[in-house]
Amino acid sequence: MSSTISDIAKLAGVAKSTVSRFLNGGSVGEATRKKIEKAIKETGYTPNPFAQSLKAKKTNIIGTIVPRLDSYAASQTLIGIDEQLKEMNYQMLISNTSQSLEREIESIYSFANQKLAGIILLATEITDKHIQAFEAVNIPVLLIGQEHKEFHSLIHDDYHAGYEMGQYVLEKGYRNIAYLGVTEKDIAVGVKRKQGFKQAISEGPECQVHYYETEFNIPAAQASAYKIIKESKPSIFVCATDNIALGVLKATYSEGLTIPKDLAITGFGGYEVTEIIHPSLTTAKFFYKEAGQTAAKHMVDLVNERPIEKLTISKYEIIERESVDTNSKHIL
Amino acid sequence: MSSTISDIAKLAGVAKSTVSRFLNGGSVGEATRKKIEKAIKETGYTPNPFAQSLKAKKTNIIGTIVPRLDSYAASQTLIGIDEQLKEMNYQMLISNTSQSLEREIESIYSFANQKLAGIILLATEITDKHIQAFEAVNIPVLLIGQEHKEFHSLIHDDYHAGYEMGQYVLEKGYRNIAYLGVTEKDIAVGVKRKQGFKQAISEGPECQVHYYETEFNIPAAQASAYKIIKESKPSIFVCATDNIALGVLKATYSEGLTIPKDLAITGFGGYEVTEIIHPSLTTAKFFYKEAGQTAAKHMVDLVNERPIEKLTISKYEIIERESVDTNSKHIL
DNA sequence: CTGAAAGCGCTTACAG
DNA sequence: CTGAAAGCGCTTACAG
Repeated sequence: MSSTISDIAKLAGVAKSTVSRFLNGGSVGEATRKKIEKAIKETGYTPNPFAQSLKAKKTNIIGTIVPRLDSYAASQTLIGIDEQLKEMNYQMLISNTSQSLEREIESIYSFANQKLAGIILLATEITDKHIQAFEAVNIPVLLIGQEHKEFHSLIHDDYHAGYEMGQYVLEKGYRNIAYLGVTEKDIAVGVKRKQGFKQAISEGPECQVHYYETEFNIPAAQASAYKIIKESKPSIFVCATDNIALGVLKATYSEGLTIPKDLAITGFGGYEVTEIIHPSLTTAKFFYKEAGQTAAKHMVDLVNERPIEKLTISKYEIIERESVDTNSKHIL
Repeated sequence: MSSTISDIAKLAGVAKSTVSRFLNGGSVGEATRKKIEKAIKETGYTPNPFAQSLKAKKTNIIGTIVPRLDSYAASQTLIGIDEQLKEMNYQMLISNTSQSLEREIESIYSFANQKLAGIILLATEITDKHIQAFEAVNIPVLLIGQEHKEFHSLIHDDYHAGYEMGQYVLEKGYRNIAYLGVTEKDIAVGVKRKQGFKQAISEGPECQVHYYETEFNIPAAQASAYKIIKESKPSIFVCATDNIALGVLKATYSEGLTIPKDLAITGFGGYEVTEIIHPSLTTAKFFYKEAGQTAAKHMVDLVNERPIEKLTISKYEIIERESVDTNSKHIL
């Protein structure tokens, strides 16, 4: 049976409030302190966090809402948040929504109801209901991955990653390009990356670019790739995510194409798997774990009402690997 | 400002206790029920879980301790646990220990202190300190992945997966085998899989098997593979995990070997990536998500003091893919 | 079926 | 520096 603050008070011969003050770092007399310390040691007492939270009406728990657990980006981001939060004596609570926007909304209210100190959302799409929920709950909110003018957010530099990827592809001599993107509902992945890429193309030499749209999953990307290969015979696929690139790669295996000689491929993300596969994938790497750490710091700042920038942009890096032919002598 | 049970009581014109009874499924009159329902709808009331837990002295939260977040097995298992728990109106709290056994111990005590209903541990190694902790905290415990005579556990059928893999390899005509395993501290992966495999070999035709030990990560496996290829020129690598198989695969790329003609490879796990790579990997698939679901059910049984088997064994399946030559006409 | 009251373990003004 | 008292939001016997 675990003991309560009353037990300690009785054992130490003081009042409960004195024990509480001691526990919370208030000033207590030397003699009192010793008696309390002794009583705590004897009983192995630890405060009941529920009772604490009930009064304090606030916890040191940060709720993190994540659309899925089985993605490299998600798990790395979570690891970053978790590590940083631990270091700052906060705890992370994860809510996995299995890609249901509705569950995201529920989680927001549920977290607020549990009196969490703040909410971090690994965002995919911000709907009106999200905005409503954020405004209704009275706790700090931080978005990761998508920006929104009303809320604090941390995003990856999708635009410039797209821009630099465009320049890179042109520089390597590719002129017949298939850009395989995703829905524009996803501002970061569907809009920003493409915008950056388009900008680079518009500044570069004459070339042919076809824009396509597919789903985030590998089989869908694979199916799209088959069609596009037949249709427009591109010399390179610029894919909006590494997973899509993986789908394209699978398509090229079964079509008997050689990468990068017959067809080049690039991705975005820098997922671990892109280095394991053969040929390895040229991609724009984002720093998920670091982004998670930064987000955690910012969240704690928000909780403690320290001012932070509304928008923070995390860096990226183009990783050259085997899926693009780097011999720029030719024009393809 | 979120409302309390008193607000609802006032709004509905009934007593707090009546609202509480309604909330907990007790019997209330038709008219009362309607009034309460209306009040709840109007205010969007949800009970404060801290107050609930304070009284009930028990939560409906199951703590899950996981060595790492960035592994296929871990995330699938978590997803399974989470889904099942939600369905049963329990919540999952994740503690990521970043592969520190010490942190696992800390988490056990911390979960107990937070009055969680139970603890699920995705186990790698059970030390004396684990046993001490489990015995000290007075809440149900369930191990996943490793068995222990004193505690409830759910394991994958490592022994028989190893056994069937052994039979499979022999049946396909391989006679010069390198078994690339891991430390025997890991009973499930390091001992059981190997034992099963050895048993099959001992029952089969004359053949040469060399046993090696490597680390769980890809680069280490890759380095081991280089050495072994030079040393013993095996016709097949039987790897104790998919990640190890991935490392071997990387080694074969750079050695210019063709899979499966020059060298065959098998793994254990059934990680998603094994299907994406080319050639795809023949492996013994485990059902992580299903195992997680079963574990969740069992945990809830334990919490409610319903009897369950001490040991549950989850199934497996050998998945034939491209990394093994299935033309058994030859002997290699 | 319904309500008044006590209590869960803590914290927080308020006196002293 | 210390203590008595009220209260956080709920649940649980106990009457009625």
